[in-house]
Amino acid sequence: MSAEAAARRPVRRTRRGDEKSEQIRLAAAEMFLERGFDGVSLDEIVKAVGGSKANVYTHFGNKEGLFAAVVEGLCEGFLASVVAIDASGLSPEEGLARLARALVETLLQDRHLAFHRLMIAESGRFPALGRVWFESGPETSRRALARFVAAQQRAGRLDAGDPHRAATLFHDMVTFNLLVRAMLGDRPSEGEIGQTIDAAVAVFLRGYAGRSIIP
Amino acid sequence: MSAEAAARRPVRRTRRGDEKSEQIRLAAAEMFLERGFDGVSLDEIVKAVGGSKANVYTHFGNKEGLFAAVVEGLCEGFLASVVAIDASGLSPEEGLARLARALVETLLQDRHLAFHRLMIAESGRFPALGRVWFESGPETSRRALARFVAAQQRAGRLDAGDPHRAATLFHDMVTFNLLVRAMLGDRPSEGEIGQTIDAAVAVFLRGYAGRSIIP
DNA sequence: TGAATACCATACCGTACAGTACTATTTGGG
DNA sequence: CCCAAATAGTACTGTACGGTATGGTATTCA
Repeated sequence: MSAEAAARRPVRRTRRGDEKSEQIRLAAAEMFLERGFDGVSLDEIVKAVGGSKANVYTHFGNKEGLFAAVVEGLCEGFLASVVAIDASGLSPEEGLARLARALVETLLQDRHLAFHRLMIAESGRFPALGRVWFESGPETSRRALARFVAAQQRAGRLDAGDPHRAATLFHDMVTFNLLVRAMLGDRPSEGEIGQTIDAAVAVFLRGYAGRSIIP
Repeated sequence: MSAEAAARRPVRRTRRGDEKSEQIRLAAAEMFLERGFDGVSLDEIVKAVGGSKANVYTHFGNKEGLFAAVVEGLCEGFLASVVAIDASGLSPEEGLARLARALVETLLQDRHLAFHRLMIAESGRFPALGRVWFESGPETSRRALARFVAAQQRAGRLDAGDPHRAATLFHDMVTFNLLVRAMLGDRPSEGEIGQTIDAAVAVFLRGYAGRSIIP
């Protein structure tokens, strides 16, 4: 994890080497997602991807270095579809609902649930990775929501005080319960998802329709 | 974990035996909280508490059985101070703020953060334990909030539709962001905690002051 | 008190894992 | 084409762990 851990890179970068380390990263990602850091051995990874264990060490230094590379790769990508949404032409109701819907659909994917679990589980052992994840995950979602809130404020359709704080409240109303329940294997139904989003949108808009009382 | 896992109990229960298994559970709890299921070996636990490894097996069957006993013991206790609060005499503002404050103070304790991390981490491997935790944790908090909301509704001071749904939204606004950040080692300041609670209370009350539009 | 049995101490078994050593083979830039 | 370096293959080391076996000691209950 620390600077020298991932330092034993091959001294000469080659196309083949990049491809190989990419293969290792991708295969390791799926296995870590499925069984956690301790649940996967390097021997398994090597067996799955082919090649030799020594080569893993030349690319990633050690198991923790490989894990860090895997996590950093996974951090990007999950929220791309949410961030790409342009809701600027929609009403506050429609925009919030649309963003919330996309967010929930992303978060409840099995792959993301596994990733979320992995990050919470290992953020004690890898605090730096935990922070990378927080920025590229929850904070990225909240910023996307905050951009929409700020735009609606500029258009005079919302009075929400600090847009990021308001976006955080909305984000958390929409995601927390659904996310935790899905992580425990009790997948929320479509109906429940819709009701949660509708309720969150309603509370949010009623709370921020008039002049804000939030400092 | 399954039925026969924890079945190899001592055939004769004695005071000494109960004390011993209690000691084992308590010592193991602290170690599991600190380092997770895989991070603790039975040899360590035995060394910490004294006695013999074989005896751990007669009491708990195997490592998973010990873990289950530990978790079930930990589930009770964290939220006792929150559930005990009687806010019935307070205004909606004061009552919600008081409950939220107590809840956050409980959730942000190091011991609880470790417990939360442990449950998320291991809920994949121990789904039954995950459900026990969900009921005795987040759901218990939400029910306590829902009782207060329902009482305020009966008194005509709130119109929040389904109290449990409203309580869930409030609970999640108050806890999610603070909890995740604290779990990542970025402990929120007192000021941030206060602002989060104030903002959540304000949005909630403005959202539910008038006639509810929530189905 | 005495027999049943819970508990202690310790050694042990089989397995699994991170990481290394070393040789053979393949690749790729000069 | 050639040689330095990357990769493959594989064997190995040391360690750690879950779980069992055994034989002796302390408790408990009748």
